[in-house]
Amino acid sequence: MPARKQLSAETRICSAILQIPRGKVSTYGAIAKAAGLPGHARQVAKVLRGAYGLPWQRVLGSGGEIKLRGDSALEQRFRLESEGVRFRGRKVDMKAHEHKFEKPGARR
DNA sequence: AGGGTGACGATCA
DNA sequence: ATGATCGCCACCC
Repeated sequence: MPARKQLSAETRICSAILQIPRGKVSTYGAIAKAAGLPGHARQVAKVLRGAYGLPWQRVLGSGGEIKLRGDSALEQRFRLESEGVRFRGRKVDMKAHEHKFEKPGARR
């Protein structure tokens, strides 16, 4: 059977990000992995930066830490808290808010 | 072609 | 906890 892996990495990444529901969050690394690109966390950041219309505030660095700087970081935190995401110090309480991707849906 | 860069991540001092 | 380093990789001069 012709394996379908035609979708661009960017498409798969966006797709994964869009799966994160309101009130939940994920990390660059986890998203990359969910998109079938383990180890390409930077790719996720790149896409996130350029793409428009994605819930960027739900993407954090490993451990639930906000990786942005300055105003952007403040806005991200504000937006997440508005969605009900709780922080513990500088990091998000991943224990309660980390979104889990479905394994069989890694590719499409 | 080659070097610098970055919304990363893991590891070590 | 903080900072340095290294691995990784697509992009941009």
